[in-house]
Amino acid sequence: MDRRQRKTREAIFQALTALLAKKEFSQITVSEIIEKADVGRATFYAHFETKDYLLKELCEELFCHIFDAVQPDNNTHKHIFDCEAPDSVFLHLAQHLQNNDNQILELLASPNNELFMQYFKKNLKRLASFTEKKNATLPDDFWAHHVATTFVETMKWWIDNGMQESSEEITEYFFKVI
Amino acid sequence: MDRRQRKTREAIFQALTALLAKKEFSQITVSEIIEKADVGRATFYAHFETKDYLLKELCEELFCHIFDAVQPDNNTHKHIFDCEAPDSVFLHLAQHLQNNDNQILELLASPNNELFMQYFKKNLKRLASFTEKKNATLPDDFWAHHVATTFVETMKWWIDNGMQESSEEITEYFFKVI
DNA sequence: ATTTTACAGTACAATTTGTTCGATAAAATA
DNA sequence: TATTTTATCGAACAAATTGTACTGTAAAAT
Repeated sequence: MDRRQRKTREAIFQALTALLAKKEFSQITVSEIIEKADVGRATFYAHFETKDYLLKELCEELFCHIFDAVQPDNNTHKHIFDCEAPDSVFLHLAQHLQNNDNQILELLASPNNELFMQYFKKNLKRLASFTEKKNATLPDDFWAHHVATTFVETMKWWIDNGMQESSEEITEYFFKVI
Repeated sequence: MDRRQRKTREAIFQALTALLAKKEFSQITVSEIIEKADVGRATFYAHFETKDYLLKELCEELFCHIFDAVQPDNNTHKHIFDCEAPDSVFLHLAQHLQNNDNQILELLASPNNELFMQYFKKNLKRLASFTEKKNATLPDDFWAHHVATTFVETMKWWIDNGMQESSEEITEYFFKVI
């Protein structure tokens, strides 16, 4: 990808991230975004079909960073499913949040976090296999849904309450209710 | 309240409900709403400050109907906290949903159900006292949050999967994971 | 050195929003 | 019943927003 394109794309992402921390997505206009990103109007629409698609791509980029594998020769951040013992994956995720990688924290705490939560949950469903179903009669899919939503909501509670607990403590809360 | 006002308000609520079943809230315009409701533009704005406030009031009305008490001499629907044994309140709620009172079901299943879920959770937090905290060391507020979100997400899973389970079964699932 | 691509800047039509106003009909009041 | 009050309609309107089109320019690729 062209360096100019990368810079433009990143500037727009950062502008939206900054705006999202302060106001609801529906209240943010394209004009505000391009002003903050300092790019032309036509440039914005050359990158993103609409404001909605921009948000979608931002989400995908953010959660790819946390959940997906990076190149094998890049050791800065191994795949989350490989580099940790299964039962500490949740702790690892909580630590990621605490470090506020890519400002995900601000976005999850922002007034309109529904879409971020949605992506978070979607990616977490894969993690259900690392937990033990507490009742064999429950459908697998129901259990996966339950584990994912419980973890996400635990993180949300943590954030909304000012993250006073350590990442170890909050992970313990999670395992206690699961 | 004036009969004309009531009719207008109801027409607007019904128009929005119908539109929400088909498209996202952000894609719905005031012009569409007033056309479907068959009311004048000025009338709409006499009732609701903005489209957002309309949605908010719709939510409040819907969940008041399910959660709040009605007049004591009106026996059609007693207060949900009084008319049931504590541990069957959740079953009662599931049955409410199954009967699709006030089209809440369609709204919870609609593409943009976040706001409805939010109201649902908010009201459910009071119900946490009807459950037994499974670990004494957990903060009360964390437990209440967990019970509310687990119930709401259970209902969501139920709806998204076509409500194949009976209300008794799904309530059982809920109690098994709680 | 030449061609291709991305961008800025401007202008623009089409929508949408929220307001204003006078006329009309329904409701409340006397 | 007669009068007053209120809600609505319909139309017009300014302001804001959206998404597109175009030209000139600078950066990147060839």
